[in-house]
Amino acid sequence: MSKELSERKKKILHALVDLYITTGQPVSSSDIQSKYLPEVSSATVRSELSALEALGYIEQPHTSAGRVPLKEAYKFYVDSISASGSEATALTDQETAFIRDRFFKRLEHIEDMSKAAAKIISDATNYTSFCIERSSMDIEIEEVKLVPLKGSKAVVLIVTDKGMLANKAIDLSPDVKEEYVETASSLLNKIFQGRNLMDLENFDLSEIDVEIQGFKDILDEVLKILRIYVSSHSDTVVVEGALKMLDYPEYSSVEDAKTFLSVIEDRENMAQILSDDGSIELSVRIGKEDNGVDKCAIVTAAYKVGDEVVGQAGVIGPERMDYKKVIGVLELMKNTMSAVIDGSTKHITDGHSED
Amino acid sequence: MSKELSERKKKILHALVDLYITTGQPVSSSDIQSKYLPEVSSATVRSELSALEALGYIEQPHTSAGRVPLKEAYKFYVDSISASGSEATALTDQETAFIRDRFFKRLEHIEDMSKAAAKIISDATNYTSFCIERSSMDIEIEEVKLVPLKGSKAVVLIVTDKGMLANKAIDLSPDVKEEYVETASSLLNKIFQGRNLMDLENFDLSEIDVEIQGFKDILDEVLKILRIYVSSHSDTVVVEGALKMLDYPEYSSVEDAKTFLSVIEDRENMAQILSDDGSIELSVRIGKEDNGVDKCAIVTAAYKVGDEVVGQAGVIGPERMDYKKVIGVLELMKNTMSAVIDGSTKHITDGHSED
DNA sequence: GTTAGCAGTCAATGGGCGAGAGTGCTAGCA
DNA sequence: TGCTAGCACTCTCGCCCATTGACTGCTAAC
Repeated sequence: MSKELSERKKKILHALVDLYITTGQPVSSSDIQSKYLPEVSSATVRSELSALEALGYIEQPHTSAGRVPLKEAYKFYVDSISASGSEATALTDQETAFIRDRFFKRLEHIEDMSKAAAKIISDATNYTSFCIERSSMDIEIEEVKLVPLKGSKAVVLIVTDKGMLANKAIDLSPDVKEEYVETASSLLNKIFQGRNLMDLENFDLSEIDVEIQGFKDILDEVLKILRIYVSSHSDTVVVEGALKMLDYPEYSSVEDAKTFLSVIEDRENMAQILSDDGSIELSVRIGKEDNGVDKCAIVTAAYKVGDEVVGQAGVIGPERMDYKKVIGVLELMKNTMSAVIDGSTKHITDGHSED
Repeated sequence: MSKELSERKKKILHALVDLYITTGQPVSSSDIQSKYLPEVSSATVRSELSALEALGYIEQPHTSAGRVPLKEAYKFYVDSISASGSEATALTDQETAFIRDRFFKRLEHIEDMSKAAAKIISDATNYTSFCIERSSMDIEIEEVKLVPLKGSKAVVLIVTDKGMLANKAIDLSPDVKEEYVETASSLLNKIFQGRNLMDLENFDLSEIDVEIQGFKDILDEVLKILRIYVSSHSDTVVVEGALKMLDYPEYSSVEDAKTFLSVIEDRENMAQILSDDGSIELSVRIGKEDNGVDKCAIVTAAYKVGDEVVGQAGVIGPERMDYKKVIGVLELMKNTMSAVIDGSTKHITDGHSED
């Protein structure tokens, strides 16, 4: 494996994967010969195939069948296409323009970029796609405000450097005075101002213990809001076109389809699986031991702002997927999305999107 | 069909559906005779079956097979069990207690009742379940507040009779005076106080035109928030255990599974399909022309507060589903949920759940 | 090192056959 | 008139088997 393959072996291996990707059928020596190597005979191809089989690249489903690529073969194939910089050929300019265009159309409409991107990727490739937003908790509290409303209600506003965080109506006992609200407000500010959400667990409340009497309820309320925010804003995963996988013969049994879908549906699991190569620009994982899903390959691209990875977009499809196209689409979307995020300051408004 | 069936025919039909539900296999005359009608011979049962077939209740997959219930048979079956008030036997007290208990445990945890209910129902019945929250726009605005923050930002708070609605940070030009904010606040209040969200489209702004200059931006902002709220708070549909359907032989082909799942995934479509019998306490729909999904039955229960339907919970499963159990569970959940909603005033807090 | 040719292997297909399940019909009985 | 026993008929399903076709691996010759 570590040994370099001969040029002809490379050509044959590449041809075999190419053919297998398009047909889905075991590839015979004469297929390769007639379509890729007319200068030699099929017998020659056969002996090369034997050698490749011995090297662990390919295998035969049974004695009298053609050859099928193994994991190693796909790896070789992916390397060869990404090395040769052939993404240029994978997507035409029109396709690129079209995809971009559709993405921005959608973006205007839904606001949620991950959703839009997942949809576009799935549509463009015809495979199941996903987007993961790695949520950052690097948020600094700028201001906490207790705003009295009519009746005995009040609302807590938490303003951060990234936007407004959360609000919640709470009930005050009916006989509170305006003064109380102001004191509480300033106390809350004293406690929380300048704090970072990442350190939530470390908030040391003992130091301000003395002043707390009478305000404990409100303090708890605010902490609760923050905790809920942190816990509910873990990485978000959106999946698009989950059913598209069922179009491929790899998943023609309901059993297999079911296990596939249940893995995909488990968002936490997905986030977990893909967290490993979060920082890799473009990663390809093939086979169950690699990615947790049987008979599948997962291609992911990480999109960044500056050096920070803010999310991943990817495709999950059969091992024999159209890697050229997928890689092309993902590269495109990666760049597009990075640019979009970079351009717009992101506000963490609570609830509705702001468009 | 309009004609009453003889007692024996009823008994046989009921037995047939019963057997078919448990076995999934065509039911033979001797099956019925040995397990339900030992007092007569199988030949007698056979002639009755012929008659029932002629009446359109049942059919034979092929000449030498047993009988299989048709839509009419299921309808008869459902009617007979709900008429005889036999829900009592469907769920034991322990089961009832267990389900309730699990529901309340979950409720504490996620807060979102629909999700909890859907999960419980799906677990208890082993079928795909769903909950629909019919969102009511009958919300009256009590107060609109413009709260200035540090810097030049401000936030709009909209308080309604059902809780707090939405908030959004907006930028004011840096040179606004405190006075401006106050005036804006009172103007907004004047415009929106007492209005109902249902009439959003009819808000007639011309009458207050004169005062608007200088506040147009803020006014637009508020209207935008309201519009977004209304449009994003359409009926919400949650589905649980979508894959459970694939366990049943009705959906053993990937083709069928796929169409089933794609119907289920389309939340809008679901909301649409089920909106017809929103007000029906307990509805059973069998067959494609009835419910849009082939080879399926849908059972829904509407839960209400007072007279208003606030949501529906339901099960979607194979036609031959365990109606007794399903109806039992749905009745239980319907009552439980109605009680829960009734008990707690519902706050429409924006974003996070409140607990 | 390459090729042509040939024998061997295996999956897939389809026909034929028997077993099993269940019905419909008919004749006889209460 | 309604019920029953018995029997012939029908249809599906699983099984075996032979045939076909698609490849390969090997070998001998170039």
